[in-house]
Amino acid sequence: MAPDDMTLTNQLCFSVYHASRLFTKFYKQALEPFQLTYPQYLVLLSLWEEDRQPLHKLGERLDFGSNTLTPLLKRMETNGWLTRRLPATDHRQLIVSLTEQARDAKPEIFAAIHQCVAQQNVDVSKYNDTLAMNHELIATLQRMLK
Amino acid sequence: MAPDDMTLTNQLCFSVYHASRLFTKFYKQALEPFQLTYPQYLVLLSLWEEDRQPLHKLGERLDFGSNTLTPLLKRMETNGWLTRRLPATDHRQLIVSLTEQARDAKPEIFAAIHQCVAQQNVDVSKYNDTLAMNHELIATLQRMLK
DNA sequence: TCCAATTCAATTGCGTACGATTTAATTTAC
DNA sequence: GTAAATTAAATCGTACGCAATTGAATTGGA
Repeated sequence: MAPDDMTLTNQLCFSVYHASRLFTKFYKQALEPFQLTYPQYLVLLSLWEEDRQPLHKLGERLDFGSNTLTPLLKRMETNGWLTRRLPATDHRQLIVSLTEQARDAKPEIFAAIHQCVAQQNVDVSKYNDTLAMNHELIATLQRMLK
Repeated sequence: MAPDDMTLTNQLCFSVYHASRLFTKFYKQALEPFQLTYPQYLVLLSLWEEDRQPLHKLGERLDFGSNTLTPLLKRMETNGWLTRRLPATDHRQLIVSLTEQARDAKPEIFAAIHQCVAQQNVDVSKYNDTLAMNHELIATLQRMLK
């Protein structure tokens, strides 16, 4: 994973880390009007795909533990994005559901993001290549961590 | 930057974010014996390239502000990795220098990382392709944030 | 049935990240 | 030479991330 040249700019780890923080900064701008942070937006993305997920399933998709999700979801509940309730069948689980506000805001939020992106005329095929390479990288890292 | 398919797995931002957190987890394992965190290791990488940098230059390379670096560097000083001192010429600056311990540990630390990587026989040309793509991505993001 | 193992969410503690502000030192303009 | 502008580190407050532990609920085997 690390090349012989151990300079900062030649470290894949640093370039990924740097890009990730720039993405966070970018989304911060786009999401500011909605009082959403970037990790909170990821939770919405997952719930827009599938509503009413138990916390541990949400955590599985996002690779978050309850130590990260519990306080984050409480903040989102406070801000009216979702509800947290125990199902009658199993009191260990916590079902997370979108509110009306969250369902309604979806097109607005996507529009806000697209508008921020629009000026850059992104190359779609390059986007997909980069995405594919990142998926390979993730797979490699997951193998290494087993 | 965002494709029409707004699912989690098709979001470049999430794949970068996920990869970055996996890298952090990987380096946590490799760096544990040295009492170093991953951002602290990045500081060492920069100082191994060029010793005796003022805080703001270190921050420029790593894209960190003093709000992040000040406490991080204090922890590293406590653990014996570096010294922080005001130069006689300009008392606004803070010069960060490696300790003997940090210079000596360099080969050991690289060996530890390489050992963790070795089992995976990484494809060097793919490493470089991914690195190049990430650099392009970083450039795009920096343009978008200007 | 009943208790041991398992499954979950919550809690704790620490170290980032980062916007915003403050404080101190130096430089510049006049 | 001095006040204003600039530069730089530190401080403050909030929100992650995550290892480790706790505690409650459920399941499963004797």
